[in-house]
Amino acid sequence: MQPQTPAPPPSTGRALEHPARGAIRLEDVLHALSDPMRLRVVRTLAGEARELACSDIELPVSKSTTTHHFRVLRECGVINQIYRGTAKMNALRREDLDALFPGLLDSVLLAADGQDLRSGGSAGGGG
Amino acid sequence: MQPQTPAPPPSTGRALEHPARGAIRLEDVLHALSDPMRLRVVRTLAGEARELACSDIELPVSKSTTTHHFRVLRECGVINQIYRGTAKMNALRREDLDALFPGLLDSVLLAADGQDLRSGGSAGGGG
DNA sequence: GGCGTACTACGAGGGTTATCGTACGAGGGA
DNA sequence: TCCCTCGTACGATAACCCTCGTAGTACGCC
Repeated sequence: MQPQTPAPPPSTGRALEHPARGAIRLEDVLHALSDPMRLRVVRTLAGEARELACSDIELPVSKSTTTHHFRVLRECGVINQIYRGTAKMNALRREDLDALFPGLLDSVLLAADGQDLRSGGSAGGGG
Repeated sequence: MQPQTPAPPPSTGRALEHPARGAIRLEDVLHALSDPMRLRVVRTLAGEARELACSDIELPVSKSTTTHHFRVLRECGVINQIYRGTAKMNALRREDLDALFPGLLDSVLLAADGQDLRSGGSAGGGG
């Protein structure tokens, strides 16, 4: 589909470590999801159909703290991160999570939405 | 729903505080479930159809630590605790959790079972 | 090559948590 | 009544986690 766009070179050389599917631990995933900031990131990622850069997801914390949360999410296997130029794109590892823990991610997202509705607030959930 | 319960002496006088259904927070539940000891307790409780005393669930930690974990589970709304004589009976708050977070508990239990199978071990899961 | 943007690494601080040991209250049985 | 079991409270400790600021690296663009 790209006429002569300089084929988006993914990882420019820097590689990021991700746990293999089999190495993803339920406890780690639950722990990652139990943090409000990280849950917000996951919900935003789930709402968008595309990858998002770290800076696309605004969190009410500092830059370094944001980096920390993204790292936690990556290291526990919840998201996939790849470098694209100066940006780092993030995507949910839906297939892996659904294969390992069927229905878990969906029920968490649903629960988060429901809780927001009950709290009378609007948070990251919807698109 | 028990037809003939021989001894229904409920709380002996000491009352325990539980959060109302509406006060249960998803993040707290996920956090509670992210601890291996507490997850084991929840799985054991889910496997048994009846209430279990604290001492019925053996954990590889000291008694005071066990008390701590049960307290966390109760305060975040995952389990219900009532005194019965010298024992304290524990039960999952399935109805509340299912009403608030449909499918969440089941998917967590399923995920935990699946993970155990993959790890080649048999843990608390059961039913 | 120079500049700006995006993200990281490091070190630090403040709060929370998991763990333990010990001493103590509550209830049931002999 | 005495004693045993069950669970609790308290104090202590070490580890963890979230947060931040600053300095630094990698990349794209001009």
